[in-house]
Amino acid sequence: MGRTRGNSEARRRIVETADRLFYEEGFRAVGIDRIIAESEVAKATLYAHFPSKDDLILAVLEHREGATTEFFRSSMQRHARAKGPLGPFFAALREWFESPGFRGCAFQNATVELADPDHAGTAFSRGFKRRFNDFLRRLIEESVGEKAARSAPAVSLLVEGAIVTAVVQGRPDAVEVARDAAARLLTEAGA
Amino acid sequence: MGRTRGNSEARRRIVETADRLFYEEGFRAVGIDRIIAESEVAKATLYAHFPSKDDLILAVLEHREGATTEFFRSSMQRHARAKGPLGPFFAALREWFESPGFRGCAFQNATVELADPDHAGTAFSRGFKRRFNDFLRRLIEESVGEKAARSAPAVSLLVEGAIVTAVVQGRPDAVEVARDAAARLLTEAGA
DNA sequence: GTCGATGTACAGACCTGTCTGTTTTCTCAT
DNA sequence: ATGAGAAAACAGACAGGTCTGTACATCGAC
Repeated sequence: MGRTRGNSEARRRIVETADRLFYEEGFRAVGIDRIIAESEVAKATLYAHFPSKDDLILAVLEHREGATTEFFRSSMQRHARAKGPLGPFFAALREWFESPGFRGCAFQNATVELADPDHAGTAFSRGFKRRFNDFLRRLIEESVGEKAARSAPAVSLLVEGAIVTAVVQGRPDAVEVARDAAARLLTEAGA
Repeated sequence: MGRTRGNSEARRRIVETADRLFYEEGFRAVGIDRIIAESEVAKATLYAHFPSKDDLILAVLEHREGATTEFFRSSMQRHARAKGPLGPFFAALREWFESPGFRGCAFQNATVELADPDHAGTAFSRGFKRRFNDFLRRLIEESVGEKAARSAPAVSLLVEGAIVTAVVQGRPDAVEVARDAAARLLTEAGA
């Protein structure tokens, strides 16, 4: 059944299962035995693909960046007609908050749980946030204007804050607060 | 040497040591043995005060709420002359971000790490955030005005976002972005 | 003597990672 | 096309360590 190591069916199953379990219960709380049981893979197979659990964690984060990008792309397309500055973006954010099992940003969670600035997952998460904020800035430039992009860092803070608030306080409506505040910052005279 | 259980020297040492270790390395990463070693306490003593690790976690969070409140009170007093709306508050926030070993909000971290909505620590963290946001709202009412308090939820998001960004991206200057955006939201015409 | 604290040993579970050996599957030379 | 061998996956035992929580005997202060 096997193909090349970089692209096998078993590898895909391992990463998807680990991604789900890590997100639901945390990186430390989920053990290797649990992952091999639920992905129906032999332990030796897992360790053939990933030399250590830390390597698996990194692979999961890389996989999740792709999934996140794809989710925003498709959800924003679905909500293309949402009104206001960044309407489709905030509609996608809302859809995410309301999705079952929502437990915040996996990259924030990874940084907190790994608690190690030298861990590859921590560095990757920092990079993801940079890329995500760049995406948001470009979105503002294109949909609102060049000048408005000066407020991009503040909008990023609103988005991050909304994610945390949705999780910790259990208030998905934080997305509306963020959306309305972002609109005020972006359309303000001189913005 | 001991006194009553609610107020002993050993209990104080346990909570302070656990608070430090949990914040630095995470709740799951730090074991009971580590805590008893560094607080120089017998294991039976710890379990006499706290029936389980989860009880200790809750006690640590309760202790940390007091410490947090006291930190903001004293730091804002120290920065009483900081300019702008909420000047002292954002100066205190900045002092916190720049303090050695800063690793974000312990209550956010607890929610992420515990990954259990039924855990007492999760519920307590939600309550803390509510109390903190109430404090911020009152601060806005008193220092800016009644009308500005309508923007309090948005300011809360900016603050939460700044905390996360300072940790994940390693950018303590997020506090300035939050401060300036908050000023715009609070002083805007009709705010 | 009572109560808190100590020190240490232990149970039982779980953790990551290694190892052995078998079976399946794909590739390639004939 | 077919047989040989390489590559991958499988099943599971095991080592060595760590975790939480319990138990027990002792000590010291009020």
